[in-house]
Amino acid sequence: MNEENQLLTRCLYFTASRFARNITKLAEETFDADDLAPSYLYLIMTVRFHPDITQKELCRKLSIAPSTSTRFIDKLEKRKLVTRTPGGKETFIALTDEGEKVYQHFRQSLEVLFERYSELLGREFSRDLSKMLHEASNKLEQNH
Amino acid sequence: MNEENQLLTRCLYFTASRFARNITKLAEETFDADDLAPSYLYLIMTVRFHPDITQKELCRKLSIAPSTSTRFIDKLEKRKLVTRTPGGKETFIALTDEGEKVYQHFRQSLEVLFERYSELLGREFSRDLSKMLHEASNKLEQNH
DNA sequence: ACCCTTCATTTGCATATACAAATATAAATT
DNA sequence: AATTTATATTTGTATATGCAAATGAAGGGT
Repeated sequence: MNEENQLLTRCLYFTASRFARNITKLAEETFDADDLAPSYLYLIMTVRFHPDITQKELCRKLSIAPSTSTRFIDKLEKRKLVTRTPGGKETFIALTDEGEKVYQHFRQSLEVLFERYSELLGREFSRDLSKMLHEASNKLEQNH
Repeated sequence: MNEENQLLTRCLYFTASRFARNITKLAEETFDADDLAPSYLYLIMTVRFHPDITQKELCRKLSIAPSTSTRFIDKLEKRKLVTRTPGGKETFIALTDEGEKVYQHFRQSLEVLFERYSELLGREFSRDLSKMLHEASNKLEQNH
């Protein structure tokens, strides 16, 4: 393997960004949910498991910047999928009934997505890769 | 582990996007190159190893959309780091001397980046993860 | 030599995402 | 109680990135 391929294969920044683009495309194709990008669905899912979660906590769980959460919630609120309840300096987020429906639909698409990439990448490989990415993020975040 | 954590740990879309955000942040901090985002540096690197490469080929190697390559090259051309040579319907891209300098600097920062994440994640773990991401992208791209 | 098709690049538009500054509210200190 | 400090959210602005439509250039068939 020549130097160039070495660098392109070895650099985690590059391989991770490239893979993220590829899997995002697959996820978008699979979800096809109401014009909502996959990341919105993860926010919905997190709210569903933690009713009245604060934005800060959402940011932490999803590893997104606060401003990003504001924008996401703006959009979801406008579509009446979540509600904002201001409480002091915090804001609590909860799902509407419509949001719950979207979640249920998403939950099913998620299985389809799992199937699709497991078929392409192998079931065990996918599980390992996902686990490694999860751990790696945790470690990077620990060190700010 | 509860259902929510299962889903957040198991879904490759989510773990990959999250990790990409984290490692991008680390890369940006490390490179600190002239306002150029890391992805530009990978384009520069690829051109450096393939003088007079066409844009299409660049897109393929970097897994970016054609429009993205146009925009990247616009910026790099404006900064006199690469040149565009139109040849029929294709366009050939090459590095300028200044571009070569930026590459050399980048090449060194890359080692620093490798060091930084290897320290946090483990050397072998990083190598494996990167290799897996690389292979996984190849497989996803094979199936359009 | 002219049309039709094919393919590479560009342009218009949209969106996810971030950082830094601004705002709003609560908590702490005097 | 008033002022300062700390913290959560929002807003302004910027950028990477993509898709779909437009453009431009080549080559094949008539």
